[in-house]
Amino acid sequence: MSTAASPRALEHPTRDQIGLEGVLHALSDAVRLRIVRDLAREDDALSCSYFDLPVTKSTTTHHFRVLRESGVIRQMYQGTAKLNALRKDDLDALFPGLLDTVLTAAEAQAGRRDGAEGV
Amino acid sequence: MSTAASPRALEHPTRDQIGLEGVLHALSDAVRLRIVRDLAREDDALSCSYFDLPVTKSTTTHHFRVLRESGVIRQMYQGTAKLNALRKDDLDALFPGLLDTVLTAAEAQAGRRDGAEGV
DNA sequence: ATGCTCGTACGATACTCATCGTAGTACGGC
DNA sequence: GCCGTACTACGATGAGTATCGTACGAGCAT
Repeated sequence: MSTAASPRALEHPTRDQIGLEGVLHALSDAVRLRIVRDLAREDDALSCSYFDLPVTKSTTTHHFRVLRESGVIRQMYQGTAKLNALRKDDLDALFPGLLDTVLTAAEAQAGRRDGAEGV
Repeated sequence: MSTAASPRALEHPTRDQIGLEGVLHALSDAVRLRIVRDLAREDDALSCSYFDLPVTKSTTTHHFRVLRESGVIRQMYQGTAKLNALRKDDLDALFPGLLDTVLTAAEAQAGRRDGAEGV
C-alpha cells in the first residue's frame, strides 16, 4: 500500500469552523446553488457524475471543493465515485432555517423565471 | 449652472430584477453584512457616515454600491448626506424569510465569537 | 495486466473584486 | 462668494476565482 498514509483523505471544516460569510459566498454562484438544490431534493448522497452541469469536469471539481471547504457539503470516496451530501445537520445547528430559506428562495426564483418566459 | 435636471439620480434594480445569487453575494462580505445588520437594527434610513467601518471612504462607497446594485438597500440623497435603507419589503416579497434568517444567523455567529474569545 | 470510468492536479487565462489614494462634485452655512 | 463636509469617480493594485485543457491516479471489470 504505502501511497503515503491515507491516500484520499478530504479536508472538511469542523462545525465551529464554518462561517456565515463563507457559506453565503458558496451559495452565491449559480452552478453551486444548483448542486445544493439537487442535493436537497434527493436528500441523499450523490456522486459528482449525477449532476449534469454546464461546465467541464475540472470546473465541477472546483465548485465541489468550494462547497466542501465552506462547510456546505461533506464528501467521501466510495470506490471510484465520490459521494456528496449536504451538511444539513451542521448548517441547521449553526444557522437555523438558513438552508431551507435559501432553498425555498431558489425554488421561488426558478419558478418565477419559468413562469415569466415559458409557455 | 443648471446641474441638469435631477443631478443625483441613483440606479436601483426593480423588484423583479433582484436575483438571489446577487443578494447572497452581497451578503457574503463581512463589511457589507455588518452594514446590513446595523441597518436592520436601527430599522431606519442611515447616512453613510453613521457607520464606523474599518475601511476607507472609497471602499465604503464601493460596498454601498454593491448593496444597492444587488437590490439589498435603497439609497437617496438628502442634502449632502446619502441615506441608506434596507429594501426589506422587496426582499421579503421575493425571498420570504431570507433576510431575517441571515440576520439571525449573523447575530448568532457574532454571539458565538464574542463568547468564544472574550469574557 | 489492460483498459475503462471517475475524479484530481496543475498550469494558464481572463475576469472580478476589495482595497487604497487622489482629485473632484454637490450641498449647506458663513 | 468661500469653505467645509459628504460622498463619488477614476486609476492602480493585489488577491481571488471561474473557466478551460491536458495529464495523471485510483478503483473496478474483464
